[in-house]
Amino acid sequence: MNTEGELLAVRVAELYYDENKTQDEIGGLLTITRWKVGRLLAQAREQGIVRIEIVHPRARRLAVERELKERFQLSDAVVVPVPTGSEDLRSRVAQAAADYLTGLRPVPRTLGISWGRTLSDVAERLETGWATGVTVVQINGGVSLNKRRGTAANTAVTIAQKAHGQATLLPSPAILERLETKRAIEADRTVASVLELAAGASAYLYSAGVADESSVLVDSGYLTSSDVRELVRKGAVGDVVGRYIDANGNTVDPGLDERTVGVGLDQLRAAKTAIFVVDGEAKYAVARAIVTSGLCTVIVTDEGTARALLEEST
Amino acid sequence: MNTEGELLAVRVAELYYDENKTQDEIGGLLTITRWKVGRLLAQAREQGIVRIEIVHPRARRLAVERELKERFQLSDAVVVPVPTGSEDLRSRVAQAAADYLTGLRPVPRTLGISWGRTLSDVAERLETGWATGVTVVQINGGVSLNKRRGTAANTAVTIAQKAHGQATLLPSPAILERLETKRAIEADRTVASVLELAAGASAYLYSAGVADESSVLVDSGYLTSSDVRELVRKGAVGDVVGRYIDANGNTVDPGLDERTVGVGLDQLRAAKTAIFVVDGEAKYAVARAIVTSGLCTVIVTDEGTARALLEEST
DNA sequence: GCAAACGGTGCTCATATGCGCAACCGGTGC
DNA sequence: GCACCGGTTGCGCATATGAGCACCGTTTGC
Repeated sequence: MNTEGELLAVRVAELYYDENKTQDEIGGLLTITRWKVGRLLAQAREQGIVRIEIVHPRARRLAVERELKERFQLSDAVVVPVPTGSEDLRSRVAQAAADYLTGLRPVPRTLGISWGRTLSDVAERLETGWATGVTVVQINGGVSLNKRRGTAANTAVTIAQKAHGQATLLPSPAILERLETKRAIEADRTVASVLELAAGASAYLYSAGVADESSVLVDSGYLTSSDVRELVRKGAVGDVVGRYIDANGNTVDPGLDERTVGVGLDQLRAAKTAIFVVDGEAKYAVARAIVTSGLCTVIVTDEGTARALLEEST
Repeated sequence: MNTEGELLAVRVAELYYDENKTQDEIGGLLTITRWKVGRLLAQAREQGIVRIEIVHPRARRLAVERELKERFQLSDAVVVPVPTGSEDLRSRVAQAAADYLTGLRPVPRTLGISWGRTLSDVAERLETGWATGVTVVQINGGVSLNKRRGTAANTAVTIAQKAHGQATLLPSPAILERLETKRAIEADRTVASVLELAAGASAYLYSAGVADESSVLVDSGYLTSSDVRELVRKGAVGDVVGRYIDANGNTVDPGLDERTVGVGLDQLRAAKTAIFVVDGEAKYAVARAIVTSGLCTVIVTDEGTARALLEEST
């Protein structure tokens, strides 16, 4: 039956899809009933003899998305079909995030965003007019020490401009050396009002960083290489809006966390819409921590990451 | 329209093929009429956004086959989708030929065959019981001088045995040195009766050789390397049942042809069913000569050869 | 040796889909 | 301003397709 039936299925599939004959015609041709033809066709699709794929840079993987949503109780998921390690993985995911943001309903009045390479990409790919009158607010401390000075601000401003809206920047370092300084800066009227705005955002959009020495936080001088090594030793898998988390999504170093300025993890968890954008193998671990611990309601990612999330949590 | 419409088509295609929703549902979902959904789907298939492929070792390329049939007035064509240069190209084509032969209707009472590596492969791949009571007859002179003695006979015998039929061998050299000898041997009762049987075969199955020094005819000592070089100089592209033809399918050397024993080219051209099996880049030229000059009614080949035939004759 | 269970088959019927046509829309030339 | 035209849209209707069901030959278990 195996080879024989398969062979028949192949012939049927060829006639149906390549020659687009009707099932009835095929039945006549091969002297089988049209119902059998239908069944062979179904079988062929199940067995993968017939492969239907949608080839388009903006195509998605709906089946995987559905699984992600179910498994992690997300309100939405976007999975871009890109071979892992592909060159344009980053940009394709960013594009998808931009598309998602554009289609997001209701349109957020205020959008809280983090910063980083990924977010900057998203900002670039948004079309002018993607929305109207959105206020964009930074949800974690800036990059005053960053080599690529202005990137963080640029991201927020670009997103806001393209929505004909306003950007509100968070004028504060990401992490302060002393707790008192952090308290003081938070008390400052300017900073406080931004944080308040951020806390009340109708949606958040953020990415995550890997816990290693290449982190922007190290680059920017907020942490040293040994700081990070220590964090990793304590179980850190990556950072979300500047806060290091372990595999369970918990804060790794409470003291450090206390000195970090911006929206807290609990605030993210309570958010109605928190869109998390990730791509690439390096971030599998952080991504898992984030989705399993309820830090996001929406994930936008590549196929490899999605598959990793689904497999490893089985 | 381009990007915008395409994007819509992608979404529709995703919902239809990945999620298998009905066109109507999709219409409701995206607030477009179901007719538009249908049209977008059609468009997506045309534009190649939706790619449906049949993945199976025995799958065929029906669109190409249709073109071949039309272009060269063939009664049938079988094209196996194998990447050119692939390892199992030979065996896949042979398999296809075996399948074709098995499915051939009406089942030939007598089948005329040539011999060679390809035909031997086909014989091997035929299943026992592929037909019943078929008489297999050789249509060109044997390989008495061949190193692989018995191959030619084996092919015929195998094919016949697997059809529970009889093999009739042609007990004669392929090419004789003197015309008189050829005449004499043809006049011999045994040989004459075989040739008669061959002439009346209800179908022919043959392959072709390349016109170069690696030919079996050289190997077997019927021709010398310099003979072949001379033939090539005169325009030979390859041989069919031992007879060298040029790009137009004409005999290259009438004198030589006269001394060749077996079914003639005109007899092949007049045949109701002449199945030609070829594969590989080396044989593109012969293959073209054969199909363009009406030497076969059916071609069984690989995708590369098929494409070459179609392109070069444009 | 027999009945139950099962996988596969053909069929009915509701539903989904494609074809052809008429209406419509935006641009073009007179 | 008006008739024209190519291309798109909506629709009626014939047709193709899939779900559910009854049936039948074969295997399985007692």
